[in-house]
Amino acid sequence: MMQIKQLAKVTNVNAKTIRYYEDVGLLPKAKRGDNGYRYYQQQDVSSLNFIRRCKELRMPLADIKRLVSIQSDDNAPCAEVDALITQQLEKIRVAQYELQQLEKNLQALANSCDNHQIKNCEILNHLRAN
Amino acid sequence: MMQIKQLAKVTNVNAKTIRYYEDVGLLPKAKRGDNGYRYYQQQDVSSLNFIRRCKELRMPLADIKRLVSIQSDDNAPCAEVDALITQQLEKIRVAQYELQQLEKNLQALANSCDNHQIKNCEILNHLRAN
DNA sequence: ATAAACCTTCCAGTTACAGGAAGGTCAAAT
DNA sequence: ATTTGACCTTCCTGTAACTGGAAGGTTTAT
Repeated sequence: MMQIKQLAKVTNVNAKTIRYYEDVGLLPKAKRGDNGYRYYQQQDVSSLNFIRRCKELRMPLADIKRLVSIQSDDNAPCAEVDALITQQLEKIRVAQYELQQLEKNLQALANSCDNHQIKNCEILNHLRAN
Repeated sequence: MMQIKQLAKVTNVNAKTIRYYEDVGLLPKAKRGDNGYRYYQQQDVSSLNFIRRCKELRMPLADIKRLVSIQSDDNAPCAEVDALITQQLEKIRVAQYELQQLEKNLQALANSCDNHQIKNCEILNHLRAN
Protein backbone atom coordinates (compact mmCIF):
# COMPACT_ATOMS: atom_id res chain seq x y z
CA MET A 1 0.00 0.00 0.00
CA MET A 2 1.54 3.26 -1.07
CA GLN A 3 0.42 6.79 -1.68
CA ILE A 4 0.61 8.56 -4.98
CA LYS A 5 3.95 10.19 -4.37
CA GLN A 6 5.54 6.86 -3.61
CA LEU A 7 4.10 5.35 -6.77
CA ALA A 8 5.37 8.36 -8.68
CA LYS A 9 8.81 7.75 -7.29
CA VAL A 10 9.11 4.06 -8.05
CA THR A 11 7.68 4.39 -11.55
CA ASN A 12 9.33 7.66 -12.36
CA VAL A 13 5.99 9.11 -13.45
CA ASN A 14 4.87 12.45 -12.05
CA ALA A 15 2.01 12.28 -9.51
CA LYS A 16 0.06 14.82 -11.54
CA THR A 17 0.46 12.60 -14.55
CA ILE A 18 -0.78 9.57 -12.63
CA ARG A 19 -3.95 11.44 -11.70
CA TYR A 20 -4.28 12.54 -15.28
CA TYR A 21 -4.02 8.96 -16.52
CA GLU A 22 -6.77 8.01 -14.10
CA ASP A 23 -8.92 10.90 -15.33
CA VAL A 24 -8.65 9.85 -18.95
CA GLY A 25 -9.27 6.21 -18.13
CA LEU A 26 -5.81 4.89 -18.90
CA LEU A 27 -5.50 3.71 -15.31
CA PRO A 28 -8.43 2.27 -13.34
CA LYS A 29 -9.94 4.39 -10.56
CA ALA A 30 -7.57 4.16 -7.62
CA LYS A 31 -8.71 2.77 -4.28
CA ARG A 32 -9.29 5.53 -1.77
CA GLY A 33 -8.69 5.69 1.97
CA ASP A 34 -11.19 7.22 4.39
CA ASN A 35 -9.41 10.53 3.96
CA GLY A 36 -9.92 10.40 0.22
CA TYR A 37 -6.28 9.66 -0.52
CA ARG A 38 -5.45 7.30 -3.37
CA TYR A 39 -3.69 4.08 -2.40
CA TYR A 40 -1.77 1.87 -4.76
CA GLN A 41 -0.28 -1.60 -4.95
CA GLN A 42 2.25 -3.58 -6.91
CA GLN A 43 -0.21 -4.12 -9.73
CA ASP A 44 -0.34 -0.38 -10.31
CA VAL A 45 3.41 -0.23 -10.55
CA SER A 46 3.23 -2.78 -13.34
CA SER A 47 0.48 -0.90 -15.12
CA LEU A 48 2.43 2.32 -15.02
CA ASN A 49 5.59 0.63 -16.20
CA PHE A 50 3.70 -0.76 -19.13
CA ILE A 51 2.44 2.68 -20.00
CA ARG A 52 5.87 4.19 -19.57
CA ARG A 53 7.36 1.66 -21.93
CA CYS A 54 4.74 2.38 -24.56
CA LYS A 55 5.38 6.09 -24.13
CA GLU A 56 9.05 5.52 -24.80
CA LEU A 57 7.94 4.15 -28.14
CA ARG A 58 6.10 7.44 -28.61
CA MET A 59 2.73 5.82 -28.86
CA PRO A 60 -0.20 8.20 -28.43
CA LEU A 61 -2.21 7.65 -25.25
CA ALA A 62 -5.19 6.53 -27.32
CA ASP A 63 -3.15 3.65 -28.71
CA ILE A 64 -1.80 2.75 -25.29
CA LYS A 65 -5.35 2.71 -24.05
CA ARG A 66 -6.20 0.18 -26.74
CA LEU A 67 -3.27 -2.00 -25.75
CA VAL A 68 -4.33 -1.87 -22.12
CA SER A 69 -7.87 -2.87 -22.89
CA ILE A 70 -6.87 -5.58 -25.35
CA GLN A 71 -4.92 -7.23 -22.57
CA SER A 72 -8.04 -7.85 -20.57
CA ASP A 73 -9.24 -10.41 -23.09
CA ASP A 74 -6.92 -13.40 -23.04
CA ASN A 75 -8.32 -14.88 -26.19
CA ALA A 76 -8.37 -11.84 -28.36
CA PRO A 77 -6.20 -12.23 -31.44
CA CYS A 78 -2.99 -10.36 -31.25
CA ALA A 79 -3.46 -8.81 -34.69
CA GLU A 80 -4.45 -5.41 -33.37
CA VAL A 81 -1.40 -5.28 -31.13
CA ASP A 82 0.69 -6.09 -34.14
CA ALA A 83 -1.09 -3.42 -36.18
CA LEU A 84 -0.57 -0.72 -33.55
CA ILE A 85 3.14 -1.44 -33.36
CA THR A 86 3.49 -1.59 -37.11
CA GLN A 87 1.65 1.68 -37.54
CA GLN A 88 3.88 3.27 -34.97
CA LEU A 89 6.93 2.00 -36.79
CA GLU A 90 5.57 3.44 -40.01
CA LYS A 91 5.01 6.81 -38.38
CA ILE A 92 8.53 6.82 -37.02
CA ARG A 93 9.95 6.03 -40.44
CA VAL A 94 8.03 8.84 -42.05
CA ALA A 95 9.23 11.22 -39.36
CA GLN A 96 12.79 10.02 -39.90
CA TYR A 97 12.59 10.73 -43.58
CA GLU A 98 11.23 14.20 -42.96
CA LEU A 99 13.98 14.95 -40.49
CA GLN A 100 16.61 13.84 -42.97
CA GLN A 101 15.39 16.31 -45.56
CA LEU A 102 15.12 18.94 -42.90
CA GLU A 103 18.65 18.40 -41.74
CA LYS A 104 19.94 18.85 -45.26
CA ASN A 105 18.08 22.13 -45.65
CA LEU A 106 19.14 23.47 -42.31
CA GLN A 107 22.72 22.44 -42.85
CA ALA A 108 22.80 24.28 -46.15
CA LEU A 109 21.27 27.35 -44.54
CA ALA A 110 23.65 27.29 -41.59
CA ASN A 111 26.61 27.08 -43.94
CA SER A 112 25.44 30.06 -45.93
CA CYS A 113 25.84 32.38 -42.95
CA ASP A 114 28.94 34.49 -43.00
CA ASN A 115 28.17 36.60 -40.00
CA HIS A 116 27.78 39.99 -41.62
CA GLN A 117 24.99 42.53 -41.29
CA ILE A 118 21.31 41.66 -41.49
CA LYS A 119 20.88 43.48 -44.74
CA ASN A 120 23.17 41.00 -46.47
CA CYS A 121 22.30 37.95 -44.42
CA GLU A 122 22.27 34.96 -46.71
CA ILE A 123 20.14 32.94 -44.35
CA LEU A 124 17.40 35.53 -44.43
CA ASN A 125 17.79 35.86 -48.17
CA HIS A 126 17.21 32.18 -48.63
CA LEU A 127 14.20 32.25 -46.36
CA ARG A 128 12.77 35.19 -48.27
CA ALA A 129 13.38 33.66 -51.70
CA ASN A 130 10.29 33.48 -53.85
CA MET B 1 -5.66 44.36 -52.94
CA MET B 2 -7.01 40.98 -51.97
CA GLN B 3 -9.19 39.53 -49.29
CA ILE B 4 -8.06 36.95 -46.81
CA LYS B 5 -9.28 33.96 -48.76
CA GLN B 6 -7.28 35.04 -51.78
CA LEU B 7 -4.16 35.50 -49.68
CA ALA B 8 -4.78 32.08 -48.17
CA LYS B 9 -4.96 30.61 -51.64
CA VAL B 10 -1.80 32.15 -53.06
CA THR B 11 0.29 31.40 -49.97
CA ASN B 12 -1.27 28.05 -49.23
CA VAL B 13 -1.87 29.12 -45.64
CA ASN B 14 -5.32 28.67 -44.13
CA ALA B 15 -7.32 31.89 -43.60
CA LYS B 16 -7.86 30.93 -39.96
CA THR B 17 -4.15 30.58 -39.58
CA ILE B 18 -3.53 33.99 -41.11
CA ARG B 19 -5.87 35.61 -38.56
CA TYR B 20 -4.13 33.65 -35.86
CA TYR B 21 -0.73 34.92 -36.98
CA GLU B 22 -2.06 38.44 -36.79
CA ASP B 23 -3.44 37.79 -33.30
CA VAL B 24 -0.12 36.59 -31.98
CA GLY B 25 1.78 39.43 -33.61
CA LEU B 26 3.62 37.37 -36.18
CA LEU B 27 1.95 39.39 -38.92
CA PRO B 28 1.25 43.12 -38.61
CA LYS B 29 -2.37 44.24 -38.15
CA ALA B 30 -4.02 44.00 -41.54
CA LYS B 31 -5.53 47.04 -43.21
CA ARG B 32 -9.30 47.04 -42.98
CA GLY B 33 -11.97 48.21 -45.41
CA ASP B 34 -15.03 50.16 -44.29
CA ASN B 35 -16.83 46.87 -43.86
CA GLY B 36 -14.17 45.64 -41.46
CA TYR B 37 -12.74 43.17 -43.96
CA ARG B 38 -8.99 42.64 -43.99
CA TYR B 39 -7.22 43.63 -47.20
CA TYR B 40 -3.79 42.47 -48.24
CA GLN B 41 -1.08 43.27 -50.73
CA GLN B 42 1.98 41.72 -52.29
CA GLN B 43 4.07 42.50 -49.24
CA ASP B 44 1.85 40.25 -47.15
CA VAL B 45 2.33 37.43 -49.60
CA SER B 46 6.07 37.76 -49.05
CA SER B 47 5.70 37.84 -45.29
CA LEU B 48 3.59 34.72 -45.28
CA ASN B 49 5.96 32.93 -47.59
CA PHE B 50 8.80 33.74 -45.26
CA ILE B 51 6.84 32.30 -42.36
CA ARG B 52 5.87 29.26 -44.36
CA ARG B 53 9.47 28.58 -45.22
CA CYS B 54 10.53 28.84 -41.58
CA LYS B 55 7.70 26.51 -40.64
CA GLU B 56 8.97 23.97 -43.12
CA LEU B 57 12.17 24.03 -41.12
CA ARG B 58 10.01 23.26 -38.07
CA MET B 59 10.92 26.41 -36.29
CA PRO B 60 8.63 27.31 -33.39
CA LEU B 61 6.53 30.44 -33.97
CA ALA B 62 8.46 32.23 -31.23
CA ASP B 63 11.69 31.80 -33.18
CA ILE B 64 10.06 32.87 -36.42
CA LYS B 65 8.83 35.96 -34.62
CA ARG B 66 12.40 36.76 -33.65
CA LEU B 67 13.54 36.36 -37.24
CA VAL B 68 10.78 38.65 -38.43
CA SER B 69 11.63 41.36 -35.95
CA ILE B 70 15.38 41.07 -36.50
CA GLN B 71 14.78 41.85 -40.15
CA SER B 72 13.45 45.27 -39.33
CA ASP B 73 16.88 46.43 -38.20
CA ASP B 74 19.20 46.49 -41.21
CA ASN B 75 22.30 46.89 -39.15
CA ALA B 76 21.70 44.25 -36.54
CA PRO B 77 24.39 41.59 -36.55
CA CYS B 78 23.31 38.38 -38.09
CA ALA B 79 24.62 36.33 -35.19
CA GLU B 80 21.20 35.69 -33.71
CA VAL B 81 19.85 34.48 -37.02
CA ASP B 82 22.78 32.15 -37.21
CA ALA B 83 22.15 30.98 -33.67
CA LEU B 84 18.48 30.27 -34.28
CA ILE B 85 19.25 28.17 -37.32
CA THR B 86 22.05 26.34 -35.58
CA GLN B 87 19.85 25.59 -32.59
CA GLN B 88 17.17 24.30 -34.86
CA LEU B 89 19.70 22.08 -36.59
CA GLU B 90 20.81 20.77 -33.23
CA LYS B 91 17.23 20.00 -32.23
CA ILE B 92 16.66 18.14 -35.46
CA ARG B 93 19.78 16.07 -34.94
CA VAL B 94 18.77 15.12 -31.44
CA ALA B 95 15.33 14.15 -32.71
CA GLN B 96 16.94 12.10 -35.47
CA TYR B 97 19.03 10.19 -33.01
CA GLU B 98 16.02 9.48 -30.83
CA LEU B 99 14.04 8.24 -33.78
CA GLN B 100 16.86 5.92 -34.79
CA GLN B 101 16.83 4.22 -31.41
CA LEU B 102 13.08 4.12 -31.50
CA GLU B 103 13.01 2.48 -34.88
CA LYS B 104 15.33 -0.25 -33.66
CA ASN B 105 13.13 -0.97 -30.67
CA LEU B 106 9.93 -0.95 -32.64
CA GLN B 107 11.41 -3.12 -35.34
CA ALA B 108 12.47 -5.69 -32.77
CA LEU B 109 9.02 -5.61 -31.20
CA ALA B 110 7.24 -5.93 -34.52
CA ASN B 111 9.38 -8.92 -35.41
CA SER B 112 8.56 -10.66 -32.17
CA CYS B 113 4.89 -10.91 -33.06
CA ASP B 114 3.79 -14.29 -34.28
CA ASN B 115 0.10 -13.63 -34.43
CA HIS B 116 -1.16 -15.95 -31.76
CA GLN B 117 -3.44 -15.29 -28.83
CA ILE B 118 -3.09 -12.32 -26.54
CA LYS B 119 -2.12 -14.46 -23.60
CA ASN B 120 1.09 -15.43 -25.37
CA CYS B 121 1.66 -12.23 -27.27
CA GLU B 122 5.37 -11.54 -27.34
CA ILE B 123 4.87 -7.87 -28.01
CA LEU B 124 2.82 -7.43 -24.88
CA ASN B 125 5.29 -9.55 -22.95
CA HIS B 126 8.11 -7.29 -23.94
CA LEU B 127 6.12 -4.21 -23.03
CA ARG B 128 5.26 -5.69 -19.66
CA ALA B 129 8.83 -6.78 -18.88
CA ASN B 130 10.22 -5.41 -15.66
C1' DA C 1 -0.10 24.14 18.91
C1' DT C 2 1.94 24.44 14.85
C1' DA C 3 4.80 23.51 10.99
C1' DA C 4 6.17 20.42 7.24
C1' DA C 5 4.86 17.37 4.07
C1' DC C 6 1.60 15.11 2.30
C1' DC C 7 -3.12 14.81 -0.01
C1' DT C 8 -7.53 16.53 -2.63
C1' DT C 9 -10.19 19.07 -6.58
C1' DC C 10 -10.53 22.56 -9.89
C1' DC C 11 -8.86 25.97 -13.10
C1' DA C 12 -5.48 27.96 -16.29
C1' DG C 13 -1.69 27.65 -19.48
C1' DT C 14 1.13 25.35 -22.95
C1' DT C 15 1.57 24.93 -29.00
C1' DA C 16 -0.37 26.05 -33.20
C1' DC C 17 -3.90 26.02 -34.90
C1' DA C 18 -9.08 24.04 -36.68
C1' DG C 19 -14.07 23.90 -36.27
C1' DG C 20 -18.26 26.01 -35.50
C1' DA C 21 -21.79 29.44 -34.04
C1' DA C 22 -23.93 33.87 -34.76
C1' DG C 23 -24.16 37.52 -37.42
C1' DG C 24 -22.69 41.27 -41.03
C1' DT C 25 -21.64 42.26 -46.25
C1' DC C 26 -21.52 41.96 -51.06
C1' DA C 27 -22.53 40.57 -55.89
C1' DA C 28 -25.41 38.29 -58.85
C1' DA C 29 -29.66 36.09 -60.17
C1' DT C 30 -34.46 36.01 -59.90
C1' DA D 1 -36.64 44.25 -54.55
C1' DT D 2 -35.32 40.31 -52.54
C1' DT D 3 -33.09 36.26 -51.98
C1' DT D 4 -29.20 33.18 -52.42
C1' DG D 5 -24.45 32.03 -51.94
C1' DA D 6 -20.07 33.15 -50.90
C1' DC D 7 -17.62 35.80 -48.56
C1' DC D 8 -16.31 38.26 -44.12
C1' DT D 9 -16.18 39.27 -38.83
C1' DT D 10 -15.53 37.95 -33.67
C1' DC D 11 -15.79 34.76 -30.01
C1' DC D 12 -15.72 30.24 -27.95
C1' DT D 13 -14.34 25.45 -27.80
C1' DG D 14 -11.35 21.56 -28.57
C1' DT D 15 -7.04 19.26 -29.72
C1' DA D 16 -2.52 16.18 -26.89
C1' DA D 17 -0.58 15.35 -22.89
C1' DC D 18 0.43 17.10 -19.52
C1' DT D 19 2.31 20.98 -15.77
C1' DG D 20 1.67 24.58 -12.42
C1' DG D 21 -0.87 26.86 -9.07
C1' DA D 22 -4.65 28.05 -5.87
C1' DA D 23 -7.42 26.82 -1.97
C1' DG D 24 -8.11 23.78 1.33
C1' DG D 25 -8.06 19.07 4.08
C1' DT D 26 -4.93 15.33 6.66
C1' DT D 27 -1.15 13.33 8.89
C1' DT D 28 3.09 13.23 11.37
C1' DA D 29 6.55 15.19 14.09
C1' DT D 30 8.22 18.55 17.21
